[in-house]
Formats: sequence, C-alpha cells, structure tokens
Amino acid sequence: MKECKNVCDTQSCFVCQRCLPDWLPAVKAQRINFEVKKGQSIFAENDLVSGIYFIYSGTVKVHKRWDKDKELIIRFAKAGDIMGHLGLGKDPKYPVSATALEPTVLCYIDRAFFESTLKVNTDLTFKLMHFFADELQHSRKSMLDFVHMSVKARIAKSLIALRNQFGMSADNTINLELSRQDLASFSGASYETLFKVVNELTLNKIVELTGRRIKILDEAELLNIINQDNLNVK
Amino acid sequence: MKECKNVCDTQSCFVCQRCLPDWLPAVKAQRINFEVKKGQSIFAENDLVSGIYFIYSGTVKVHKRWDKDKELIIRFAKAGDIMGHLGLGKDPKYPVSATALEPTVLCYIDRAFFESTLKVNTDLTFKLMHFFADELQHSRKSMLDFVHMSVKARIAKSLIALRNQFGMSADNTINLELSRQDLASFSGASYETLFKVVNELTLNKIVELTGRRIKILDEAELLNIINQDNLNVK
DNA sequence: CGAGTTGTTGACCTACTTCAATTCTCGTGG
DNA sequence: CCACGAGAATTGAAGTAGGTCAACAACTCG
Repeated sequence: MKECKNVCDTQSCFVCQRCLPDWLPAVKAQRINFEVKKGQSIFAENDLVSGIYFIYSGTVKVHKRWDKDKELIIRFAKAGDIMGHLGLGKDPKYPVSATALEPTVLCYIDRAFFESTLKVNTDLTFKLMHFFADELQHSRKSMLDFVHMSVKARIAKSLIALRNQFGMSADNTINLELSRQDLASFSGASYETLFKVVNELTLNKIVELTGRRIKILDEAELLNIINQDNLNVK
Repeated sequence: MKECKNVCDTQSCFVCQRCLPDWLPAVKAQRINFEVKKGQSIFAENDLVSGIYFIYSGTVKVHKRWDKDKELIIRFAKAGDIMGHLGLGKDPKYPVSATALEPTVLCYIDRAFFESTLKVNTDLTFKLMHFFADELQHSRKSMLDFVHMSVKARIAKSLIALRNQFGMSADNTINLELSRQDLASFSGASYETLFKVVNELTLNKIVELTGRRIKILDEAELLNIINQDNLNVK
C-alpha cells in the first residue's frame, strides 16, 4: 500500500473534499490518502483497528472468509462510503476484511484522532449515530432475508441491491463489473448454484450476464421472484 | 398496556433508577413506566416509531414474523436493555416486533425528547454510538453464523448465547424459561428439527430440557459442536 | 500447442423441512 | 373423579433445495 501523491491538508484540495462524506468536514486536516490496486487487501479480519477509512474513488468489497475458498460478501462500498467503522466498538479488531475490486483511492483517518474529533463535535457524533442506526436496521433486514428466502430470491435481491447502489447505464447494465464468484458470495450461494439460477434467469430474459457485465432486462419479474418467495414459504 | 403505578420523576425512585442503563442519567425526568403482561405485544413491525424503550424488569423477545406461524427471534432483552432504538434511523418504522416473555415493566421515552437530549449531551450520544457499533458487529456476526453453520451448531450457539446473557444458577439451569417453539425460532430451525437435535444432545448428556427449563451439562462439548461445524464446512 | 485456470453441466447426496400419525398433558365441565 | 378434547410433545416417512463432486468444454497465456 503506497502513499498517494494526493495527500493534502487544505480545503482547496479537490481530492480530499470528495474523499470525505459531506457531513464530515471536521476531520479534513489530519488524513492520508492511499492508493490500492485491484484485488489488493485493505484490511483483514482480526487486524488490530488502527483507524477508519473513507473511499474517495473505486469500489471495495467488505467480506468475511470462513474457509480457504469460501466467503460471504457483506456489502460493497463505493466513493463516499465509510469502512472499518465497526472497529469503533468494544472489540478492537476488524471483524471483516476489505478488498479493492478496482483501483481505489482511500482516505485513512487515525482512530484516536477520529474519536477525539467525535468527542468535540456533537453534531458529527449525532449524525454518525444515525448512520449506525440505519446500518443496523439494514444489517438486521439482510440477516432475516438470508434465513428465510430461497437462494433464487436472494440472488434476485442481490441484483436489485447492486442496481440500487451503483445504478445502471442507459442500456440497463449495472455500473459495476462483478465476477460470478463474487456474485455467489454476495448472495450466499455456491458458485454452481448461482450459475444455474442465473442461467434460468437468462433463458427467461430477466437478466443477461456477459463476462463481468450484468444487465437487468426485467426488473418487475425480479421483484416478483422476491415476493413470490416470501409467500411460498407460506 | 396500562400505565404502571411506579411512574416517577425523582432520583430517589428505585424503580426508575434501575430502569435506565447507568450511562443514561440525563433522561431521568421525562419518562413513563408501563407494565406488560406475559405474551403481550409491546410494539409490532411497521408500527410508527414513537419512542424508545428501556426494560426495568422482565424479559422480552425481539422478533420478526414472516408468516402466521413462523418467526425468527432476533434477540432477547432483559432488565437494563434498550429496545426500539432502530427507530432512530431514517425509516420511521419499527422493523421488528417486541413481545413480553414474562410480566415486564418498561420505561418509555418519547422519541423527540430522547433526540433532543442526545443533541445536548455529547457524552451520551458518544456512548450510544459505541453501543450501536457493538450491536452492529454482533448483528453481522450472527448473520454470518446463520449462513454457514449447520442447524445443530446454531442450536448449540443459541444455548451458549442464552447462558451468557442470562447466566445460570448453581444447578446449571439457565435463568430463563423458554418454550421449545421459541428456542427453535431463536436458532432458525423448525420445531421438529430442534426437537430431534435436542433429543440427541440429551441422550449424550450435553443438555437437559425439562418443560421450559434448560440445563447445560457439558458446555465444553457444546463449544466443540460449534467449532467442529466451522471446520466441517471445510 | 499443451497446461492451467475458469466456465458449464449433470448426477449424486445430505441436511433439512414438511407432513402426518400417535401419544402425552392438562384444564374443564359433567 | 373421570372423561374428553385441545393443544402440545414425539416420532417416522417422504420430499426437496441446494451443496458437493467430478467430468468436460472453452478460453487464456506462456
């Protein structure tokens, strides 16, 4: 991980202004930007928490391995998102790993400095608390979905989620290239099962996967699958 | 839900002092205590968020139905715990339900008042943020466990979790009476499967279930089951 | 052009869930 | 005090989603 040449400490620096979420102006002084190559690890589970990361550009997957070739992707993070905030809790270890999916520029803020900023800046802390409340709600929801939805519905949900987070271009292609492997990990399914389901969806003209490109052809039908499944469990 | 006679607004009130977590002294003025009967609902999913609850005494299950006779118990809450804090997020609805498992006394704090207290009290907000970070970490972890652990291991984990949260008396009985139905919902398994697994555990002298009483005889073996399973997934 | 990944597919296999049948338990009214 | 009915406990049998494995195709990259 080499230090980015865009290290900056003035308001006028374009890079850093974008690097931080707009509600975090207070920490603009003490920070360092890093550049990470595609596929490179940013932090790994059980690493000691040393700070918090903000993404300036690129995309990162936050994931947890539980075996050599098995992992669950918990979420994706893109420009403007926070990472490593779980380290703010009691346990001073990152419970998950983060790996860059494309060349990524990150902004790193030392934990001690971040915490002392929080102590001073009520408003910031308040907003961060709200952010956590939202995250928690979202996390709970996806946990429930995992437990009671079928793999097919989970895949449909994953696709919709990707679309919502990254948007799609005019031709309905999701603005994120993703391997099937990662898609499987994100849906909590085995690679082969994902393949079979995606195949079926392709035959029914609901989605189209060419290489790492994902195209959603029939969103209504995807939503249908998700809902049907909710009912089918009866 | 009838108003409890122990409504109080002075420091000297025993009830209210215990009702609030020790790090929340600031809100001691504006609150109301309620009494809830066993099995009674405190709030249900999609209810509009009106406030936040603290448990003074008793036990509550926080759960989500997804069908008439299917639910997942997300967590249990006991004296001193917070409930309904997810409503602090963007979406002004409770995403889950809460139901009393035994006669319970709750302390209710209006959302607006709670929020304005937070705005003033930096330290409180800071601690709450940390609490959320911990919760989030815990929530993520249990999501992962659900995805990759076998039912047997999930049940073992549930038992350990109950022991940790509620403790056990001298004869190794967990200090919480729980129906098998609820135990199944907590482990994310069907009633029958839970039964069979519990049966096996009983035969092997690992646990003992008599009625709603749960006794842990061989904790080491339970932990073993959890770990074995982690490995078995290979 | 081989050797090594990475896609594709089919055939099992297993851990659950679901369903159905039976027994047990306990409250209630005759 | 007993009978009886409702609901829980208990158990077995059958069905199924989806994970695993193994084989092959197809596409890289030296």
